[in-house]
Amino acid sequence: MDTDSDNDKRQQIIRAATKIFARDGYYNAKISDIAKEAAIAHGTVYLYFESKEELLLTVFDEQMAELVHYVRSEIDKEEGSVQKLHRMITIQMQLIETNRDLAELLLIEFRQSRKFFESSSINRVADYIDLIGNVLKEGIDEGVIRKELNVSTAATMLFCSIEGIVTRWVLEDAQYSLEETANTVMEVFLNGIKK
Amino acid sequence: MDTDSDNDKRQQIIRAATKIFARDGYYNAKISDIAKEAAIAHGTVYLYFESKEELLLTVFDEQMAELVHYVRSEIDKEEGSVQKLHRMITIQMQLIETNRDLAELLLIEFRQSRKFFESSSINRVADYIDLIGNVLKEGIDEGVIRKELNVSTAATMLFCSIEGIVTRWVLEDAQYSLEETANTVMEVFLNGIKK
Amino acid sequence: MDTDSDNDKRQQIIRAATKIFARDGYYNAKISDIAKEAAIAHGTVYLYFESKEELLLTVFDEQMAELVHYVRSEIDKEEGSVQKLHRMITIQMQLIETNRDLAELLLIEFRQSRKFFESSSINRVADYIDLIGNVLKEGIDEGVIRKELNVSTAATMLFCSIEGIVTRWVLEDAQYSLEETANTVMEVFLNGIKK
Amino acid sequence: MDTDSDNDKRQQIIRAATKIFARDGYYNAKISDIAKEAAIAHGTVYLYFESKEELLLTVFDEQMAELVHYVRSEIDKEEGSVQKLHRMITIQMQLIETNRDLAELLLIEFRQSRKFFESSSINRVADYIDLIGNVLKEGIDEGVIRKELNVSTAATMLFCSIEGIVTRWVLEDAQYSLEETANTVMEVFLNGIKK
DNA sequence: AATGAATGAGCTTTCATTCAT
DNA sequence: TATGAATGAAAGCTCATTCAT
Repeated sequence: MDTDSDNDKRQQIIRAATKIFARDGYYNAKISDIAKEAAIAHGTVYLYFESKEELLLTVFDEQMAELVHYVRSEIDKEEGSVQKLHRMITIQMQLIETNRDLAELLLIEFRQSRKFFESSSINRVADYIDLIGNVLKEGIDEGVIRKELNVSTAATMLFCSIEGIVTRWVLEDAQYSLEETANTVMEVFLNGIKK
Repeated sequence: MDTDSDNDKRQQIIRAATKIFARDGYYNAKISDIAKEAAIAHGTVYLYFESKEELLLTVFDEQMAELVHYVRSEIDKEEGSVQKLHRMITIQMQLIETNRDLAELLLIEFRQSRKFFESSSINRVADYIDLIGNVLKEGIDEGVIRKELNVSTAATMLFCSIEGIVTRWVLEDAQYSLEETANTVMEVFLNGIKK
Repeated sequence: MDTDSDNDKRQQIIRAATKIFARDGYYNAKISDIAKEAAIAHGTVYLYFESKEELLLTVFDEQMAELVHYVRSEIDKEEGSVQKLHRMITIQMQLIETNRDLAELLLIEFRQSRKFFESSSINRVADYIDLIGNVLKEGIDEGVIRKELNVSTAATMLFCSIEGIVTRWVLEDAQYSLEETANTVMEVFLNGIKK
Repeated sequence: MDTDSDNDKRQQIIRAATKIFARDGYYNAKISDIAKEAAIAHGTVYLYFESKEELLLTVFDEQMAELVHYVRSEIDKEEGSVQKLHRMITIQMQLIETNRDLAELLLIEFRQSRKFFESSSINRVADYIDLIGNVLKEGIDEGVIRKELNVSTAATMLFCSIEGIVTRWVLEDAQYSLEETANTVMEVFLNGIKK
């Protein structure tokens, strides 16, 4: 009846799923646990999602979309490609602190899923990397990045560097400061691509 | 009695497991499929491994050890840190072509496992990154890399860049040339860390 | 929601389990056979019981409790300790005819279980023997049983005599009349304990 | 080749089986554990016994035969039926202390087996009870037991009393003295059957 | 829409038994 | 005789999904 309440419940489930998938992993996560977390009956999940798989993919999709949207709006606030890159890196690194569940989900479960499920979410990653690519192009236009750079590869490289470092940090309970690390990555990368 | 035949069968199972785990993922892989692939009865798997989990972790551990060993021996043949880095990147990129199953396993399943299982294999990754770090130190000594560089972070960055790029390549059936990409990564990274 | 229907199904399973455990023995009994007997899916059993073991122990516990309750109420109807003992022996002997499954279960499987499982049902046996002991005490008070008798040992003796005789009867498809046997046991025992 | 050594190994297996069956119960006992206990390869068990079941039944049969033989020889040493009964009861009670494994096996596993396996061992129990019956007949001839007594039932009753009491003692880690209990049983029974 | 009891496919693991050496 | 690696049947248990209420 009430579309708002419908959306509420749907969002409730997505939030719960993010948490449980992150905590237990896709295969160990039980629909009933997700339902419990969302404070609904487990049958209700199936009123909003076709299957466990679809739930996972929806979680990815919506959360990634939101993330890309957020990053895009944040870098729009920055002036200059270098500042923008800085901001992106910072956001990506900080995600782990502001929304650990989501971060773990994207870092750990997403990879699996990209292989085993048909997922439109792949495109979200491409979107994100495109975002980086566009900033790099801006940098070329600004004359701070050398023209010959393969923008797409460099964008992937930066994205993956951050992703990998954060993943190690999560998996190994690493002690090093993410902020300091961000600076090193930034420095090496910028140095590496500058004119 | 016959240690060779024992090892044969054990290796047979490990090879089969690598293939099936890579193909289906840990949770979807069935012990019976692994056994079928190894051309043995499924009960036999349990003569060599305690459980499905132990099998996975053993596969990781032994394959990673072998890989690290191989890489180490290969870079020992090279003169100069830059040549060594080049060789490492090339090997890592080529793994996907020479042993796709193993590569996929390490890229896709390993990550999950590091989170959900207690695994000594984690150390293998650290070993590998240390390997890179040592080469970077050599470069500093040679005077081709700047002293102030955080070696450990840079090593992680390089490792993750390659890993991430290869993963994308696998997951997205990417069309770009891995070799060309390797060159770009190499170039950006070297530029980024050079004196 | 419907407690009655819940209890119905639970009782249904207990009845089926009693039958199948009695027929096949605990280790040979299959959950799927019990489910089939109860006309439900085998997964349903696990909605009501944690495990096969818990099912067995629950069957023991509830059935024994019911039996003790029944015996207690029956002997309350009798006047005088001798009459009460008579009634107890008769009930115990007749159980085999009125509820063969239960009797076999208690006689054959229960013993094993007491050794290999932690079971609160042990107490039920103690309860039963206490019941006998109390009647014997009554007999002492009435002056028909000699004071010096070790009531606890005598009660155990009577209980085990009956149990053992009935077991032999079951196991050996014996031809002798249980009723006549009951009389002999009664006579020997009463003679043995009388003042 | 060597019949003696054959018998040695066979006896070795029987001893080991007695111990392991008593410890773990028939269904939980593993042939490989029995073999380990007997310090032989598990395949060897099958050179001496057809199957696990046959091994169990053989253990029962031979151990029971030995026990009956022993008891028979012991009571032959006694004069008078009352002394003989006393000796039997004592032996049965003491078995638990002199050969606990065997006792537990006969008390706990045997019952199950009598129901679920076709066993010639049943006859051994009958033999034993006959032994008691014969002593009772002697007592009647001696004029110390009343003529009208149903010898067979009384013999069963005595056997089962002892068996049951000892079983409770084993299962419940009872604290009462077996010797004292033996005296009570003896007293009640003798009183119950005497002229 | 919401519930949660019921379903049953599916998979890991065990272990008695076999048989080549 | 003795060995123990190999076999494969068999069953307990889980949990995504359904559907009557």
